[in-house]
This record gives sequence, structure tokens and C-alpha cells, in this order.
Amino acid sequence: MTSTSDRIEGLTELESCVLGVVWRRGPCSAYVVRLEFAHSHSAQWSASAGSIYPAVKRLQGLGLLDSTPRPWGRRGRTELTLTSAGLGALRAWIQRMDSWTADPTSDPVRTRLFFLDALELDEERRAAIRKAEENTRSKLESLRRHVEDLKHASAGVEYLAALGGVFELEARSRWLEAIRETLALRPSSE
Amino acid sequence: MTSTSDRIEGLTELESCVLGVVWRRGPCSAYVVRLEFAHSHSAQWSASAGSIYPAVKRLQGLGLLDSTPRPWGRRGRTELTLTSAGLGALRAWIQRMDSWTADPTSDPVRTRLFFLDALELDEERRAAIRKAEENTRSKLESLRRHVEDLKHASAGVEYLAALGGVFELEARSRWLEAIRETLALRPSSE
DNA sequence: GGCTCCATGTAAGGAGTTACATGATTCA
DNA sequence: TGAATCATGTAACTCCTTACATGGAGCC
Repeated sequence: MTSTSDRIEGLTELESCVLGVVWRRGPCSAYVVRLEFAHSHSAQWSASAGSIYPAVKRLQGLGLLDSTPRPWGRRGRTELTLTSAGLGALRAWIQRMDSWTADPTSDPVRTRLFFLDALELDEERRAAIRKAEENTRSKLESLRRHVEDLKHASAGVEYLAALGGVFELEARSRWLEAIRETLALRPSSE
Repeated sequence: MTSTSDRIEGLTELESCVLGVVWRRGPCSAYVVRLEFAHSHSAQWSASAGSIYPAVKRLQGLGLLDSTPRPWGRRGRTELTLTSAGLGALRAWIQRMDSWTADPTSDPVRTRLFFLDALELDEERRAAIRKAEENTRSKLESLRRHVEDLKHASAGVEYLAALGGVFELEARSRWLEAIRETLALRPSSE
């Protein structure tokens, strides 16, 4: 038996984020939600129409979002608003802060380095690490710019949250550096 | 047109990891691969039979894994080995180190805190952050133990890679602390 | 003999992806 | 008027999830 309240407690991350975006951007179209996801600096979601529109539909079905049609051209557009149940679901999602959320995230760089010894030559290993360091450095630069923008837009919690990404990438940088230095001490396989 | 080589370049993270586990554990059964995933400290995959066995089948179909039946009871069991194409695919996957891998990961804690202001009271916000800090601290403890074990097992690169998780959780800890302190300075909404 | 792991799957369902389709608006 | 962009979808497909089924091995 799956009740509606079970379903609401088990919203996917994407569904919950949609609620959050509608909460923040006030009444807005699904397209605006889509852009918000597209502008996010994380690689998790593609923000494809094929994920957002169905998610919005599901949330409407659960009574968490309302849609009110606004005249616009001949087709009109629909504005989404949070229902009070939707606001409740968003708050519950934040407050529940399930314990699994604190697990180390699955970092694709870490995943690859886990199997680094499968490469043949030390030089290849060093090259892989260098590439990871360069990628991380360049992402860090653009993320820092983005976070500065948020800061100056006095975006409050939005800025503080985004700062988490900077902390993460800085930590990854230091970790890669540590690995590079440790490997340099290791007897070479070449 | 989707050629076989396209498919091999586009292996999912899970498929590539399966190759990696078979590479590391030598000839082994799909069940061993499953356990390896189950013991992983990241929350990404459930290591369900329904994901591993089909993934192994796909990798066999692509010629990246070989399976050789070994007698065992009446049903026998199958041992998986990497083909040379499989080893090549694993190495290519590591070396490609696609640039998206360096994006900030999608951290569920960060995602939630992004919408922290949707909560009504400052006390609720503080409670949410405290919970995140406690969760992170407890995960960090068990992860540190696990990493120490790897170190003493002289697991080389395995240890260095796992260390990345520790760096990540430590960074999250510091970030949460910074947020908590910043919020304490903010004019209260209560 | 029964209970609990070990081990290997399958079936149904759901969510997200890519790719396509369509129409309206804006601007050069 | 043609191109680009805004805006809203749909269809097919793939992978992962949950839940179930099965069957042997080891142990009390």
C-alpha cells in the first residue's frame, strides 16, 4: 500500500528542488524552473524538458503545485505556485535532513582514481592526476566568480549554500595534491 | 547510428566501476562485485542484484567481460574476468577524465540548505544545520576508521582514493560551521 | 529437519535522458 | 522575411529500484 503521504515523504531530489525553485522564484513558469536548473553549477541533472515538465505534472497531481493559466499570445502560459501543502512538503524535506544525505557524495574523480593502478605507466597515472587537478582548478575559478556574484546580490542563504561547492572543490584540490606528492615518493613502475 | 565503440566510450559510471572491481578482485563472481558495491561508503548505488547482474550481462555483450562457469553444487557459479578490451575500456575511462567529472558533486545537504530560508523560524534553521553537522560528524568517524583499515592493509591507491571522502566530509564540516556562525550574526526572524 | 546465509537471477515499474515536434515572439 | 530564441510539450529508450523467486551449503 502506497498512500499519498508516503509519496510526498518520498519525493525525489529533483521534485523537491522544483518545489524549492517555485518557492524562491515566486509564481513562475516551468520554463523558468528549467533555466534555474540549467544555470546550476552541478553536473547532476540535465534540466531537460523531459524531466522538468513531467515532474511538475506529478507535483500538481499530488496537490503540491498549483498552475494558473495567464494569457500570452495564442497559447497562453501557465504560472506555477506552491500550495500550502507544497510549502509543507518543502519544509519537511529540509528538516528531515535524512542521515544518508551526509554520506560522502559519489565523486567521479574519486571513483576513477580508485582504480588508478590499472594504468600501465607511472607517467599515465601522473597525467591523469594532473588532468583532474587542472579540471578542478578551472571549475573552481568559475564557481568562485559565480559565488561572488551571489554575494554581491546579497543573496543571503543562497550565497552561503553555494559556498559549499567552493569548499568541496578546494578540498578536492588539496586531496589531489596530496596524492600527487605521495605517488612521487613511490617506487616507480617504469 | 550508435556503434559498439560509441557504446564503450559511453559506459555508465556503474558499468565502468564493475570493470574496475573485476580488475581488482581478479576472477570473481558477480556476487562479489555486488558485495564490493554494498561495502562502499557512498550512498549513490544500492548494489541491488537488479542493477549488477544486468550490467554484467551488458558488459559481456560488449566483449569487455568473459564468464567462465566453475562447478559448484548443481547450479555451478560463473567467474568473471576482464578481457583485454575490458582492460582497455577501464584504462580509457580513467584517462579520459572528462571535464564534467570535476564539477561540484550534487551534495544533498547543500541542496537542502539552498532553500533554508523557506523554514519559518530561526530555531528551525539552526536545528537543521545542527542535524547536518551531527550526521556529517558521525559519517566522518566511521569513514576515518574504514580508511585507517585500508591504510594498514597497505592498500596503496585504494587508501589514497578513499581519503578523498575524508577530505570532502571535513570540508563540509567546516562549511556548516561557517554557515552556523554567519547565521548567528544575522538579525533574527523570531 | 529447519534456519540462515550464500548466490543468482527475474519481473514490474518509475524516473530521467535524448531527440523530436510545434508554435509564438523578437529582432536584424 | 527569415533566424534565433522563448516556451511547452511528447515519445522512445535505458538504467536503476524494489520486490520476489529459487536453490544449494553450512550448521544446530
